[in-house]
Amino acid sequence: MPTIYDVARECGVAPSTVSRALSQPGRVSATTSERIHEVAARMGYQPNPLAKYLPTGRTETIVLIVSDIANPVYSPMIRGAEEAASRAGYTLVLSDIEESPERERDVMEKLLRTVDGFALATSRLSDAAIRTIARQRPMVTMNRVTQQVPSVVPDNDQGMRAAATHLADLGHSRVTYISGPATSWANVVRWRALRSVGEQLGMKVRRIGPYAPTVAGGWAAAADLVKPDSKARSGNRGAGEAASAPVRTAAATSAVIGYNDLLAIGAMQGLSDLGLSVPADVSVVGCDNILGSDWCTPPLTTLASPLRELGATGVRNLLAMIKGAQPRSRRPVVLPSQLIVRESTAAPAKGN
Amino acid sequence: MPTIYDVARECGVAPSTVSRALSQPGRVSATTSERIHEVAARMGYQPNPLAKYLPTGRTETIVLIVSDIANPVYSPMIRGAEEAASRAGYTLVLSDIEESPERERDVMEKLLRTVDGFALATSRLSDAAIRTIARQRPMVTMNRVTQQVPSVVPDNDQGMRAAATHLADLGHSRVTYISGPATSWANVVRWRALRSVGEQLGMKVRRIGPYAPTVAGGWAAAADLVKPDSKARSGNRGAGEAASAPVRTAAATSAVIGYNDLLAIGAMQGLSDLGLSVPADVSVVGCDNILGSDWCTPPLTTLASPLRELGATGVRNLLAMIKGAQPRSRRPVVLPSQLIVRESTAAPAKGN
DNA sequence: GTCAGTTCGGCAACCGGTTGCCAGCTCTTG
DNA sequence: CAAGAGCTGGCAACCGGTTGCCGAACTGAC
Repeated sequence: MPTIYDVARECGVAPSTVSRALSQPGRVSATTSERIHEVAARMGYQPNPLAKYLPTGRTETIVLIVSDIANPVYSPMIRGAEEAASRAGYTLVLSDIEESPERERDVMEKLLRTVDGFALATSRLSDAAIRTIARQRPMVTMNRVTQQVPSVVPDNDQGMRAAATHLADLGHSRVTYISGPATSWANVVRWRALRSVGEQLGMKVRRIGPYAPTVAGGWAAAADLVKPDSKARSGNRGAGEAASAPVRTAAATSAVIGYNDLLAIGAMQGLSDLGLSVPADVSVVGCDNILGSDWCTPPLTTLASPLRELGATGVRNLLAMIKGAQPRSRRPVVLPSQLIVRESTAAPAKGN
Repeated sequence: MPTIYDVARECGVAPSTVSRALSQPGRVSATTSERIHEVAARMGYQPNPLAKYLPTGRTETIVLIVSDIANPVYSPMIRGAEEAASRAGYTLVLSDIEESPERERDVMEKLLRTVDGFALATSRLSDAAIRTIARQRPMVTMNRVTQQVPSVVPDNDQGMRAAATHLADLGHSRVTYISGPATSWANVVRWRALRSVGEQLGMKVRRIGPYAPTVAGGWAAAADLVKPDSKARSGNRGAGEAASAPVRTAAATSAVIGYNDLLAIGAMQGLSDLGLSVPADVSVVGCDNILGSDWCTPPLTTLASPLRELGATGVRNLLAMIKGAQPRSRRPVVLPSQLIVRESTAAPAKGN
């Protein structure tokens, strides 16, 4: 592989001149520059990116960390992120941590010196851990708010309000929230939003969980919903009242909202397996509007996050930080959510 | 950030000694080595990976290129690949080319010098283009066979035989193959396998397409299946007989096999939208067994590829090549497929 | 013709590691 | 006690770019 030294020798100029001719237009005279370009092309010169990175320290690479690549929710986010990155000439490295905070930490440590910035999609790390990395490299979080770290999030409050109002309008008065991972910020925020909205609307709201944010987790949740005497597996963190409330049978709850679509779809399958009908016996609402949430049975009513925009906006903000821009504001960027009503929600059967 | 020079000064030794103490166990005496390690830890020394890459030329990074990250088929492959890579201490860069050969070429050119190897999942590039890259860097292809490039593929022949036999056993005699992208090797191979198996079984086999390998593509295919007088949109490449055959109405075909699950699911939706019932009027078979192929209506009978193993095996072979192993054989590694029978296939209605 | 200002190209240091080679020391062995 | 082998650690080159600084040549103004 030819280097600038080869090109320089061939042209009879100094390597520095070649470097400038190729990367600083106008710095060398038009005639030499042209000759250098021509020779470089003829020799098939390709700059060695590694050699460029070393002095400058910039790799023009950012990493997007997702908690579970198997969750279709990330596809649009990845698309948006990749698009924004490549538009700016940056390479996007994607890392899947399989829901493990340890893996997340390892990945970040490993890449700390080789990437220009971090984009965390639904991080599983503690706020403190996130801030530690954020002090060393530009960082943006998506679907997560951590003090002092710029973030982009869907409007969970507005979304949960829409979902709860939809259920209230249908006549539901008791709603169960199926929790996702305790380490998920979105999980905490969605539950909190639902609780406060439920209060305003005069609904009884409780939660069960945490469950793995997967279809299998949904089956487990369905079993717990129906089991009359099961212990509440409620996470005790946060407000304790839900945890201390006795678990009601599925008959006592006429509607459930899942932390995400996978959980909601799994719950629908589980409920139907247990002889309950959706939406006749139980209405189900998901979150995310993933691919396939429209082809399950019944098609899932779900809270659609602006996933692609989440990814794109996050990366754009990250790139701005990398280029030295001060974050315009410490406040998270909030993008609107949208409730998509399909067929998994209906008026409760009488008696509920 | 401290460097080995800082550590060396602090310890009163030469930088080379520090380098060796940290990366060549046994090369320096136990006492100095211990002192160096201690000082390095105390100063918070972290090696600069970029500096390590430059002289060695190895980044311990490989790239996995997928044609469409939104297709759930890749999730398990990515998982398998990521697992195999990180187990070997390698970083996996993931790149999504959105079905565009141009993007694929751009990505490869951009990363040619910065990664140690390429893993191509269902590449959209020509054989010649693939070989050009393969000459410069270790490469493995998945779901694709290119002369002289090691590959890992599912057993399409056996799989298509299983699918066709299943349909024949049910009593179907006319099968339509819904083509995916013309640039997809798997598409060509699956069609070819189906045609030859169909011949052996005495079935009439035709194909329509190509269609985008998405749910929307499946809707389009459904429309073409039903439209009695539509022009065949058959790709003319390869065997021409399908292209020149007149398109039959859906009534003339009692079973379809889709290039992938997305296409099959879209076709089911489209057919049902057009008033046909699956499987009563038309049986549908997909390929891939993606997440969600079990929760569509009806649950899809599909040819499951060993996706995770595909990814893992591919990466393992790639890493072996990077470490200098000669590929054991020029022949592709073939992994078994498995037909998963669900509810989208049934005996044809009388008259079909 | 002189002088200031501009343009252009070269020299050399630098980024931070790795590694071939060699010198000095210690230990073994005859 | 001397010669040879083995162990340690240092020197310096190298990977391939970028960039600060400097001087030569050229330009234009007076």
